[in-house]
Amino acid sequence: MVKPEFLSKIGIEIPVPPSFKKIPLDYYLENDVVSLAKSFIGKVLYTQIDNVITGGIITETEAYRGPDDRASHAYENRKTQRTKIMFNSGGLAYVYLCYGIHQMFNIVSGEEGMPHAILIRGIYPVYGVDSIQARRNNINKNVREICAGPGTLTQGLNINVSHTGTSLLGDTIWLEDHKIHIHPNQITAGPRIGIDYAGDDANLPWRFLLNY
DNA sequence: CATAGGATCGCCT
DNA sequence: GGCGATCCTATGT
Repeated sequence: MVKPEFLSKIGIEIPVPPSFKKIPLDYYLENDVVSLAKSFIGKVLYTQIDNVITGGIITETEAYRGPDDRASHAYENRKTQRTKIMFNSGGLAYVYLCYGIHQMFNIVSGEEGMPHAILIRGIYPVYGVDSIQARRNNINKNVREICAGPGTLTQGLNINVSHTGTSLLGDTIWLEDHKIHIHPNQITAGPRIGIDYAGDDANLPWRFLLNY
């Protein structure tokens, strides 16, 4: 039983198998996407893809607040083939291709018509770690580094753009609350990454990071 | 139809 | 810390 330092601090051991008790739909309908993004820190994200279950504790998120956030794909309610999924009510996956290479996994949130999304930027693998590592080309890194980045976590969990629209209440991609206690001072808020084009909105402290 | 650029990563120095 | 990879999306003619 592996018990890394930070997991000891928060009182759990890996592996953390899925309970299949999914975070309920109501949770995703919250219109305050910034506090919702913060609340995802410490929740456990699982996928069951190609008959393999893998999962990890969410360690990093960013909020993208639909219409009034210049960094959002849906700024000024811009509705295109790519972004239309964001206008649904919360609880769906929005996955898009970035830099031609990386699949970025977002959680659509808010009520219908509010195009909010939360980018999941990092997880700490806690279930199916061998499979995760194999999908990451057996990269030789500490567990906490294997999926520390938005493109690397989708690779590790086998999420790709075809999962756009997948309901997070099904058995493909879902979140569970394992009651991992995160103290408020264990979360750092800061500016979001890679959005220099967003003007003043680039300075908003809407990135949340678990310190461990 | 043509074009620019991106919510990144890994490898190189 | 610098840079190339790689391709889809959005926008404009």
